[in-house]
This record gives sequence, C-alpha cells and structure tokens, in this order.
Amino acid sequence: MTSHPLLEQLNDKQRAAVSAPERHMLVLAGAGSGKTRVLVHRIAWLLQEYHLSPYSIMAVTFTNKAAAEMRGRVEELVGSSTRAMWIGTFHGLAHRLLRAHYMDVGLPQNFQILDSDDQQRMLKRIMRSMNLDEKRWSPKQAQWFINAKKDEGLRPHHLDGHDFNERTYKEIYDAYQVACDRAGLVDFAELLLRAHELLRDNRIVREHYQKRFRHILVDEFQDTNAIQYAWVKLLSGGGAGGEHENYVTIVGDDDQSIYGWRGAKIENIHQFTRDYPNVDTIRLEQNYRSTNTILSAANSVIANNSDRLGKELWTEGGNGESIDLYAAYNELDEARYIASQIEAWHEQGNALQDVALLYRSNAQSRVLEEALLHARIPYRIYGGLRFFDRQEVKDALAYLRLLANRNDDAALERVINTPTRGIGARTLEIVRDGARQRGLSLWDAAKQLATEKVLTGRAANAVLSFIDLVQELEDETAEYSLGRQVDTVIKSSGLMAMYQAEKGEKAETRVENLKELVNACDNFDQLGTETPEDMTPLNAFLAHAALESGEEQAEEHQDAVQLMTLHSAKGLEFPLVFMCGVEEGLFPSQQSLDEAGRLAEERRLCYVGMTRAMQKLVITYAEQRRIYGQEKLHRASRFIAEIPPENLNHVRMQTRSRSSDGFGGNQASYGRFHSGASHEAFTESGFQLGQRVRHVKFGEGTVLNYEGSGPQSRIQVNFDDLGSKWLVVAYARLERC
DNA sequence: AATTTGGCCGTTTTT
DNA sequence: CGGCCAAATT
Repeated sequence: MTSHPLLEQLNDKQRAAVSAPERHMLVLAGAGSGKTRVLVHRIAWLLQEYHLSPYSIMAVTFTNKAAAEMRGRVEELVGSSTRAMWIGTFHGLAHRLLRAHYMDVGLPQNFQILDSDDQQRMLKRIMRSMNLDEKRWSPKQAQWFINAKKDEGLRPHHLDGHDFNERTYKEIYDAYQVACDRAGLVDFAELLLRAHELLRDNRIVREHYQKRFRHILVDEFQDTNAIQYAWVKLLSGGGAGGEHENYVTIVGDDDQSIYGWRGAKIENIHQFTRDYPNVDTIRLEQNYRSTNTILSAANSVIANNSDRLGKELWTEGGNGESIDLYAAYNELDEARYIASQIEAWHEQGNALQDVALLYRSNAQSRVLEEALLHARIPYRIYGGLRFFDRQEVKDALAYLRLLANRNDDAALERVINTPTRGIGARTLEIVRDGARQRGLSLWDAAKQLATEKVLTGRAANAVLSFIDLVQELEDETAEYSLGRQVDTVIKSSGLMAMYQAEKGEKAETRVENLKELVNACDNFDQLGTETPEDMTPLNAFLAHAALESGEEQAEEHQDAVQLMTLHSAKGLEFPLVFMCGVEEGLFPSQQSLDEAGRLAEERRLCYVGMTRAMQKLVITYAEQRRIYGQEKLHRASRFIAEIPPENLNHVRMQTRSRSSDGFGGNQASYGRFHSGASHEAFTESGFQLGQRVRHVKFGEGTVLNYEGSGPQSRIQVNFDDLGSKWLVVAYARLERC
C-alpha cells in the first residue's frame, strides 16, 4: 500500500478500513482496537482522497459525548471546519430534521421536547383522568410500553389490542399521543419515529437527503433499535434496489451489545449484511489497551456465548500481571480489601484517577463509598442526576417553555403553583376538566374558565395573575439576551425567592444551580448545536437542555477514584480496574437467569468490564451480602470459572506493615466494619479492633472486624503469615499479645 | 399548606 | 434496608 499521511500509524486492518473503496462496510471493532480512530480517519480519507464535499457526510452516534469527540477529532485531522457535516446523535439529527420540516410533520414551530421524567408525569395525569385502577396500571409500565412500541415504529392504530392488557395500554398510548400533539410536545422516541415517518412518507424530503448524504457512518451499531436502523436504511436509499444508493459504514462489536433490554437489536448487524449488497467486513482485533493476560481471560469468557460474529482480541504487548481474585467474607470485607489495595497502589506513586470500581448495580456503591471515605480516598461517582434534570433547573426551564409555547401543558402543570400561589388541586382539576371538554390546552382553558367566572373569585384571581405573570415575563424579556431573560424569569417568577427561603445545604445548591443556569445561558452558543439557525435562541437552548441533559458537571479537578456501573464504563479505559460483586445472583443478575438470551448479555457485560482494564484487573466477590436488608449467601459468579485458571491469582489479605504493630494507628478506619453486635458487646469479649492476637496454629495477627455476639460471635483476624480469616471466638482460643 | 407516616418496591441508561 | 410516593395528619 502506498504511504499516505492519513494511513501512517495505522495497522493493516485499520488501513484497509480507512482507505477502502466506496462500498458498504461493516467494521467489527473489538474493545480497544482504535475504532474511533478508524472512523475519524475514514471521514478524512473520503474528503481528501475522494474529494467528497463535507455536505455529503453524515456520522451518527448514540451519545453526545461520542458525537462531540468525533467532531473534534475530525476537525483536528482535516484542519478545517466540520460545520457542513451532519455529525450527531440519532436523536439530535432526527430533531434537526423535524425542526427543518416541522410543517411537513404537523408540529408547531415551537414544539418542545419531553424528557422521560416529563413523559412520566404526563402519563400519570392522563391515566388519572382515565380513572384507571392505580394499583394495576402504573405510569412507568405505560411509559415502557409506549416507548417500546415507538421504537418498533408502531402507532396506536397498529396495535390490535388482543388482550385486555394491550387494549388498555393502547388506549393510554392513544390519549397520551393526542395530549402531546395538542401541546406541541415530542418525546425522545417520537423524535425518531416522526423523523422516520417524514422520510418514509415524503418523497421530496427523502430524495433531498438521499441525494445529499453519499456516506453515512454509524457508530456502536450493535446498539441500534428497529426504528434507528429503519431510519438509516431510508436515508441511504434502502440498500439493494433503492432510489439512491448511498454508502453505509457501520462500526460496532456484537460482543459489546449490552442494551438489549432497552430495545437494541444486536441482529441489526447480521441484518445489515443481508440488506446491503457487497458488504466489506473488516475485523479490528488488535488491541492497544490491555495486557495479554486480561485479553485472554476476556476472550475465554466471551467464547461461552454462541451466535457471535467471531473475533479474538490480541496484543503485541506483554503478559502483565495476573488477574487478582479476592473472595471476601461479605460486602464490607470486599470494600475494605479494595480500599486497602487502592491505598497500596497510591503509595506506589500511582494516580487515583487511574482506578475504576465497576459494579453491576448502583446500590453496590454505598458500601464502597463508605470504605473509601474511611480510608480517606477521594472518589467520584458517575451517573448521578444531570444538570438539566435537577428539580430547580427543570422548574426554571418550564417557565421558559411556557414563554415559548403556551400550549405546553407539561410545563404549565409543573409551575402553575410553583412557588405556591393559591392554585390548589381543586382548581387544577377544574381546569383539566375544562381543557378536556373543550379540547383546549390547559393555558387556554384556564384563561377561559377564569374570565367566564366558572372559577370562583379567589381561584380565578390566582389563575389570572399567573396568566398575567407569564404574559408580562414574555413582554418584558422579549428583547433581552438569553442570559438576562432567564435571570429575569427566575427572579420574577418567584422561583429564586422560593429556593432562597428554604434552608439547608440542599437548598443552597439549588440556588447555586439556578445561578449556574443563567451562566449556561450566557455561554450558550447556538452555532455549536445541531439546530437550524432560524430558531430563536430560547428554543435552541431548550432543545439543547432536553437533548444534552448536561455534561457531567466540571467537578473539581481532584485526583479521585472513579465509581460507576459496568454499563456506564463502556467506552472507557483505566490502568487499574476492580470488578466488584462478581457473584451469582448479582452478576449475572438473578433476573437475567429467567429469560432467554439475557445471560449472554450479562456475559457481554462482563466482557466489557474486563476489557476496560489496561494494566491490572482485580475481581472480587462476597460470599455473604446484605441485599434489601437481608443477608444472602452467594457463590462466585460462573464468569469467574470461565477465566483460565492460569490467569487468576487467588489473593488473601496482605499484611500491612506500616508500623510495628502492623496497624499504623489506623484502628478507627476499621471500626466501621462490624455487622451486627454493638461495639461495647464486642470489647467485653476482651478484644479490640486493631489489637494484636495470637492463635495456636495460625500464629500472630491483627483483629480486623467482628460480627455477632454471644457464643456465635465471629472475629476476623489478619494473620501475618496466612492472611485474613474469620474465627468463632468461642472456639478459636485466641490470646491477646 | 406543610409535615409526618405508612406502604410498596427493588438491574442496567441514553436521548 | 432505604427511597419514593400518596395518604393522613397538624
């Protein structure tokens, strides 16, 4: 192959993908194989070697983060603006289509986006009005049902409603959709579905975009759902026999498909090779991230799945260290072990931010946090509430939505009595009824009912003053900059005063967040978004807030250990990774054992977790764990047995020898790790945490932990030669020394 | 209108 | 066990 600046520093497979002729392409990209690099270089190649216009390229991702990274790296590589390219998330690009063609899809120009919290509130209201048995029908389930149908491309009229269950859900779906349409509201799934219907039903629009996008590149294709794939097919000219034949490149890894439970169809990868002719398949199997040990362990685990497209990761790097396996007595012991290992890592001069603690479910973080707190190890948890999802921020946004679109029932419901202004449940009920009977939005109904004196004096006054407030806010701030507009709205609406009046740390952060929102508006650059330029700054900002719930807040740049679920670790890498709670029932989760196919997905999740580790992987599990307040006994996860024994190192507690007593005055940090018995009862037994003891057979050691009381009480001793053991005090015949 | 109590439920998450 | 929500209090 001829040398070319874009192909330097790529391996053969990567080079083949980047410099491939214009064709449909499937890139099976293993973990850590340089997937993004290939995508970015491929785009640059298309521009430079095939002299394609940036207008003809679309690149789709799932997350805003991935989209931003891709755009940034393309820009860096080609050294020019990428404005002309459509690079974004499925939802972002669908939104862009809808804004550009709002009339064609029957939406008002000011349509707003419902996030899933808004959607749930909306459903709750609708279901109340339908007088459904609240014990039997929950908004959550209805939301699940509706989104699943939309993800399949189904409208209410597509459902036959065979059984009573489905018939009821169909009615809810129908009523919900009517309410959304009247209010000019679009939920996340609706963005995709409407955009799909637009392309499907409108030949002119469809041909326009088909003509434009000669190349469509899709990242993380294994995570696409039915509607997303259908969308890509329409845009590309539908594969074989389409009106326009565009080239589709899909990049993905069937072994990393971990979102089947939310509608992702791993089969879409297989389907792609059937739907499109002459697909070039390229496998990226060389891994640039992990050691041989980690890769062979991961390969060996994933090999237990069937129906794989097949792929085996390899590296030119060394074997590295074995994978440590720690069998903890319980979750407290597990957490303590992890904390002690992190301390050791840190003492060797390594950074804490290079360490990740991965777990299957969020509930597991608590115990880990406590252990870290006690060891004074700073940490950061991923996956908390996003900025734009916070209550106070959503309140402020609801006022803004109302300024943009009076028919936004969801926004009105949220703030009509926030802060309280004497519009109680009774009044609201009357307004809701009026709206339903007259087929009006809540805003119009409230206005009419108050003027027509259907509402009584006090309620009518309250409603009218709210209506005036919103109207005045719009008039007053019409000429303001976005930041000043939002600032005014927050203050004049009484929101700021309401949160300032509350006391406590929580209220303070709320006030801070409201101020931060004004800041965000000041810094908001509409040009940097996927929205058309003729949108008002306010509408652009509202769309931005809904679609990009807020990057993780720029927290203090502290060197901190990272805690997250296995799911949110996808795409990331860390020199040292702890996979915690690797037990049957937890991971794989109990629920996944009941349904077919779910276990394979759990195994892929395990594969994802293992392949996050660069240098060192530590797997821990607890034989006993408190779940929902009850002690449960667990066996080690089957996934552990799937790792070749030669890659595993079964560890025992290591003796800490910081000072002569082997404890370094750290007694207090272990004081937490008791379960059950009171500390007093324990000390009465004659032992103390951190105390040195002697056992006839096991030698000398340090007391780490205790559990239970009376004759059953057990004590954990970290023996100098043997590591830690749990002993029944009554039989162990320990001596103090 | 604000606060307290009691019942229920409980993976994984992005947009 | 603990968080959330709705009903029941003051």
